[in-house]
Amino acid sequence: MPRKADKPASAVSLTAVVVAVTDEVPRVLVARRMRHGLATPAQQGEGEAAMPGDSPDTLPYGPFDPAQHRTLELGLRDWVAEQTGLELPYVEQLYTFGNQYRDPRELMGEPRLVSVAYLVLTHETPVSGSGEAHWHDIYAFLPWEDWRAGRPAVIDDVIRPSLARWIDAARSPAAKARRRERVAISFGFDGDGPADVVRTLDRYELLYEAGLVLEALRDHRQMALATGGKAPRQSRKAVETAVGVGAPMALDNRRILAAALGRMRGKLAYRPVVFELLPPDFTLLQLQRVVEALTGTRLHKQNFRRMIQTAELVEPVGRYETAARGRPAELFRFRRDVLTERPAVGVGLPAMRAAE
Amino acid sequence: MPRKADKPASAVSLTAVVVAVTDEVPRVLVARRMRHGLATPAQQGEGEAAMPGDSPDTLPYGPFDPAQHRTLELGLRDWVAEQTGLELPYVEQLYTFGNQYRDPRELMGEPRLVSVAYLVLTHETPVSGSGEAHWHDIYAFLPWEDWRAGRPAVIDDVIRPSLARWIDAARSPAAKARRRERVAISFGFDGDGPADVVRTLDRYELLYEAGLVLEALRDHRQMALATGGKAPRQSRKAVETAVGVGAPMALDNRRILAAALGRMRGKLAYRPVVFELLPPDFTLLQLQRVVEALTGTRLHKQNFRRMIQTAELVEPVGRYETAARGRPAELFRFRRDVLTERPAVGVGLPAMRAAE
DNA sequence: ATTGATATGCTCGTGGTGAGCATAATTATA
DNA sequence: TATAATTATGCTCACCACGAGCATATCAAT
Repeated sequence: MPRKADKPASAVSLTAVVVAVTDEVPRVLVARRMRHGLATPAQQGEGEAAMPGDSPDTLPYGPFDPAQHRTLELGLRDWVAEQTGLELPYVEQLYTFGNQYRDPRELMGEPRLVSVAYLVLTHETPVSGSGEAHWHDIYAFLPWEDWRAGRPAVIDDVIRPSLARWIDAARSPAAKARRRERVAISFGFDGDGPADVVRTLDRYELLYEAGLVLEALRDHRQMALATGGKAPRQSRKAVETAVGVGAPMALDNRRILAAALGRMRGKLAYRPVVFELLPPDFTLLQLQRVVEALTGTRLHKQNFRRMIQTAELVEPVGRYETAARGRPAELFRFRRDVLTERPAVGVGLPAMRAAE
Repeated sequence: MPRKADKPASAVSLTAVVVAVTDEVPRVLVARRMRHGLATPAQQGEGEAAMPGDSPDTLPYGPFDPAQHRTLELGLRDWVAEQTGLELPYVEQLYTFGNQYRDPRELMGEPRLVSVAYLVLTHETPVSGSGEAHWHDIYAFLPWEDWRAGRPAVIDDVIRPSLARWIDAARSPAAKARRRERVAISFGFDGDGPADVVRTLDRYELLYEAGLVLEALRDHRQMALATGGKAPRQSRKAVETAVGVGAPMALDNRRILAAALGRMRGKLAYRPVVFELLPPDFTLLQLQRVVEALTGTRLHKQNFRRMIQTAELVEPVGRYETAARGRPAELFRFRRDVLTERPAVGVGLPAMRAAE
């Protein structure tokens, strides 16, 4: 299987982070094994090696075939539709990942797999399509990101003490200070409220470097295997303390997921993307729950409603929710006109527009 | 030169949008010819064909070599340094472009060139390095984006009437409405103030589709040449009316530039990136001018100063600007601490943090 | 009828922001 | 030397968005 000669040095693949929110749980579409024409990857040694239990979850992905698709996005849409039956979801390019050893097969002479990741928003549907995909709670992979029920337990139990040790383990006082600063920036210091909810990627990468996610251990072993033990010193010690916060994913997929979550959170604030995740008609509380699920925080109900309504993002359908516990809630729908009306719904440089 | 067999179907390259602001003019680094190991591209027929005058400007780019670089960003940093002498600039991934016929060489059997674009912020320096690069006013390529001196002339003279014709030329009433909506979203309707300054990519893509930029004409001919005249009907008529707003660039480089400008503008509002473009010490007016240059609008002076100071983004150096016309201005420097202190400087979902 | 639960309306205080007036400290010029 | 021109800087005022909380409406279950 390992071929060396005349193979390209890099190849482009597409990875999809397909997100839906149901029952106040944000979910992502994952598969147990890799599919779509690509062989099952070297499972990094299965029994002997990294992952506890079975093979880790994988984001759906596939190769980009220029012969077939005019653009990257069309290519992605095509096989997302094929694999999941989803037809017209919201699609947005996320980031392109090209790190060394993204894929262990690179060690066997395969080309470097550069992957263009896309964020796809949709409603949760029974997964039809060809894949063995299923929906999985995003916070199972990133448990430190969900503050809806107060500070997540993992933070006090594992992350905080481990990061403290990691900071102390720095070689020089300067390095120590740098590490402390990084922790402060990504997780916040006081610890009352959630840190900047958008900094999801910073947090994941910090945990990776500090050896708190199993992927770090796995990659470290891979690299050692590849280079004959000459893995970077820095990570070595950290990795030995690996405790494994959150469920691991294949390759760098958890990093991609973290990036996707951050992007969504950021976008929520200034573009009406939530509605892609909701049914056509919804109550304001449903809307709020979806936002909360994504941001991982609780919101003040009345103020949330006021904000939505003064922004004229929705219009009443005229009907009311049937069968619930309390007073029935009015149903609303998204006003698509807002896209034309307002510039951007809340960008806002200092004092734009006036002349000097 | 055209090779067909056993060549990869796609290859990864890196493109840099290197930006600096000097004398209130935002500039981008361009080269007249393509370089870095890649042959000069088929200049689409030179005399007979599209571009008036000499070959169009090109963003610096180069192939991504996985054998040499661990990550995409390291690869980019490496040859940006090599070509320009810039060492430690701010680098941020922008977008990945993989459209068909990005590069005319694709017609000759070369692989599809998927290009990962990066935004690089720096000070303008005499270009050392190996390239024949030079700095070029960004608004020469995107003249409709600069509203600092009021509404740009191109808009009234060319864009507005042409887009009106383009809307009218739609085949069905529904299509007409869609076109009208797109114009409204990207350029705004009233036309008093500048439209959403962040929507630069929307605007460029609209102008492209409406055939108002020469690249549309060029690509159309390429495609016709490739498919034997079976270019999509839609673009055909539009393209015949091509008038050529703004200076064209090679390949899809102008699209990339538009994306970069939009990204910068967006980021200005919530991350202190301006300072990457400024010398260590600066006056508040200089700072304001740089922001204005990027956003393409004028700002209210007093409010801008107030905003900067209440955000504690800067601290006084203790010296004053020497030799100017009016009262000398105090010099400030960027407070790097803000990166640690505040969560994000202005994200802000509705009513985060409170419980229900 | 009462209770519990949810939806919805309203108010109050605070802070950010748009807009503009006023003053200070220089250089250029009459 | 006085005056104008120019730029920097300070301050105010009105308005609006937003955080926080109180109050009321409307339903189901008991």
